[in-house]
Amino acid sequence: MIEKFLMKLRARDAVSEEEAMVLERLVGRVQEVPSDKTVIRAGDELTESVLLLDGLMCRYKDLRDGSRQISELHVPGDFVDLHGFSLKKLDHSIMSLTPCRIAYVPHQRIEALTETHPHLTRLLWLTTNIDAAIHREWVLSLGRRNAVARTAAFFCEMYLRLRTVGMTEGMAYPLAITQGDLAECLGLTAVHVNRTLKVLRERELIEFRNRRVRVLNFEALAKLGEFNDDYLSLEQRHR
Amino acid sequence: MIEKFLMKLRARDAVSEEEAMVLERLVGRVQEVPSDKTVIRAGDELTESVLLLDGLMCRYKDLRDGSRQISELHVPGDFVDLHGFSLKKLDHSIMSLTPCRIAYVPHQRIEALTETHPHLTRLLWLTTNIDAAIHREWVLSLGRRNAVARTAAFFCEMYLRLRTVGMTEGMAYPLAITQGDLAECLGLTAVHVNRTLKVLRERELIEFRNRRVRVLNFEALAKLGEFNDDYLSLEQRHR
DNA sequence: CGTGCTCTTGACAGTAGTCAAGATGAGTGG
DNA sequence: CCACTCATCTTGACTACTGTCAAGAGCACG
Repeated sequence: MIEKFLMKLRARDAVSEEEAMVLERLVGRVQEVPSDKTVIRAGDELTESVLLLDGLMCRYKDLRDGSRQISELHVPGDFVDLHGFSLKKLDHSIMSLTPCRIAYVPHQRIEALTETHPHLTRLLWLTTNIDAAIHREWVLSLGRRNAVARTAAFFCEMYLRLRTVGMTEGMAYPLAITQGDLAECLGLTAVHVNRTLKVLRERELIEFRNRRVRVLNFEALAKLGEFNDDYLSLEQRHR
Repeated sequence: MIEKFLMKLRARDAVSEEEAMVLERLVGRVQEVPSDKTVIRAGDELTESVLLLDGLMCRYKDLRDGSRQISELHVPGDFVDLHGFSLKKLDHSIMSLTPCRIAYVPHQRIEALTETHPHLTRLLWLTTNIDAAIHREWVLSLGRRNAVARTAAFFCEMYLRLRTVGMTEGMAYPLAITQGDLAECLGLTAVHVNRTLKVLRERELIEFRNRRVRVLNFEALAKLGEFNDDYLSLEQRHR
């Protein structure tokens, strides 16, 4: 059930079969969630965390005027709110962008894990640190990259994160979100995202239709977005 | 030596005297760093982490064109690169914005701590989760708040973070950075920061001169910046 | 084969960036 | 003790990127 989560971890450190079983036993109930449903609201008291098994979810915050900013787009294998284990309440909400399958992991089991399995504890800690690294890259994007570069960098990131959990096919990957959702990731308006995608399409860097992204020229896309994958820590080593 | 770090932790959870001593013993060498010095460069192999004792430091990334984005401004008591413990290399650089005093904590000692002190491990994990929460708030700011609101929210955040470590005097606090540094935090240009500060000054919300900020009307400032302190997890509870 | 939602495009508006020049101010050296 | 210097701050004029508003096209679903 947690294969994608294991793939994600194993891209960064060795995880023994025994450890994998310990992680598998963390999982409690599994749930199907329809599209566009807020699963956790900012400020809710949490006693469990959500592991995304299938589909896309996001963390978001919104402002009084109704504008919304997504702070991370989650792919299968992501622990969507593991940080809720130590924060106890989230500073943001979490919603599904597509129909999803999620697993709930009780915080008591995670706490027990921290008492008995230091290496696995460090790996869970690592995954929250990778989330933070993604946040930092988005801060850079939002603060300093223009719309085209920001969008290019985004598609590079999603390509690598999905490849890590085995969800790419060649240079293509599923991304069943609207241009409006994309705008909320990129700090733009849907209209401007549309124009930006047109630029990327006309430069023959990507195609994005039928809920799929096809990267036509990764190298050029990465150059345009000044994308560097270091922040994803895609290196297997002792953590 | 680590009083401010302890204040930061104790604002979130109880830390016994015994635990405090264990944390104190994590500290290795202490160093004075002049202003504007890059202490850690992105990609360096790390074997220790930096605890900021005095002064201001920041995490930053820059782009080819020379533009720079600060992803977090650090105050005394912050573990500037604790995430380096699990990441092993940083995705960003770290520099001093003022003269600083820093303590180095060897990763070996942190790893040993994770094997013997699960509660302290969770607290260290918590501090990296708070950093991530700050990143998310900045993502929101950069993505959706205009210059004035973003700047207002920034001054609110700094007020609370400095108060947590006992560095405010009434509604004033030291902030020895330039408008250029501020621009790199806020994703703006120095010129526009200047104009934005003028607005805040004219509305009698803040004063910022002589390297000090005085908040004249926190309530109005927070309202303008749509600032909500939830993301700082300033609540004492079992973590 | 409607009904919405999403995508697309054009025209116009507004926030923030760029460039430039003068003011201010702290630190330095004569 | 007083220029002098350099960084920083301030302001104006102009530019440009992105947002807003609006309307029509495309498409999936019932």
